[in-house]
Amino acid sequence: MTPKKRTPSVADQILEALEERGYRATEPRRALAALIGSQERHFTAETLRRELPLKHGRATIYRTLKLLVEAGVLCRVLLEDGDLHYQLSQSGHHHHLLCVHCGASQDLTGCNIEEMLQGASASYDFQISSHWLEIYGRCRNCQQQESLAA
Amino acid sequence: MTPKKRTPSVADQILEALEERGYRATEPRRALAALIGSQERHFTAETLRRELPLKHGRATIYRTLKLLVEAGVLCRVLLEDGDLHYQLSQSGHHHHLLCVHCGASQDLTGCNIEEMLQGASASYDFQISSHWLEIYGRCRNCQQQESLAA
DNA sequence: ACTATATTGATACATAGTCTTGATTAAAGC
DNA sequence: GCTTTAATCAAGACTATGTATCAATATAGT
Repeated sequence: MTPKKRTPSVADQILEALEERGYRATEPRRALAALIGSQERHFTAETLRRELPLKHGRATIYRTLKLLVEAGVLCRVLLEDGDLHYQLSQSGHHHHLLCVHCGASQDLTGCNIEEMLQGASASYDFQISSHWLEIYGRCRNCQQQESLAA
Repeated sequence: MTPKKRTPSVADQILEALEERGYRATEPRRALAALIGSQERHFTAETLRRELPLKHGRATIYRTLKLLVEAGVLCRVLLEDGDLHYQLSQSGHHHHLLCVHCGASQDLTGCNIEEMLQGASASYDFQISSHWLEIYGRCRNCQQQESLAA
């Protein structure tokens, strides 16, 4: 008895998320989903386009990325230099610890930023609706490698 | 005895900041400094270009903006939709309370985000070097106007 | 298999910037 | 005040990152 059902691949999960929202699973979307699933780091639309085996229209790629961001499958990552990248988003709202050396990204969860911001902005009578926070630095690996090299 | 020296205008302060760093006060830079001084909200490079009375090269505008960001005179503001704008930066490092309704921006100071982030990322062995935080919501004025209109 | 419609790809356009190059111009010395 | 010269500029080509339009095509449901 070999199991027929495996853990769904990332690509499958992406397509599923689209179908749940009433979008069709077309060939370009399947190709893009597979490619996104194979990315190890955050990426840009152009990177995907260059890596796509078959040539698909640029608009299709941008359109699909937009859908995926709206569906919560992808999130946008702001790099230190202002470059906007994309990456898979497991959880809901979260923040990124971005390594400026190797480009790795970890999600920062379980921090009480929201509360703190509420408190800090109370004196301004500012009603917070959302925020964007990116954190840059060195990941554990890069720190270790640098201390070895020194 | 009428005083010869007034409070320096924003435009003068901008030019001064450039000269302190060894850059020349040229006509295009004077024009741009004056225009920046007259901005009430955050702005984009293209907005400035369109408002510039004389036509200067696009590259000149972008170059000068870059210099001003490096000099700490301007800071970059990330809008909720990912659009990158610029605005005058009085203090050093700070964060913005951006009204999504009227576009007003206030600086948020005196909050201990740094410490909090250090604590939150300690368990990841992540060495923070910098961060970017933008906060979106409604400013006092817009809240009041909306409660009146309701 | 048929059909209504979602989706695509091509192309044009828009925005945000960088790079190169030859022409100007501001600052410093005379 | 004139000259020098290094800094700066304008113009235009180019890249990156999108969006809008629209005719052609693929998909899902029957």
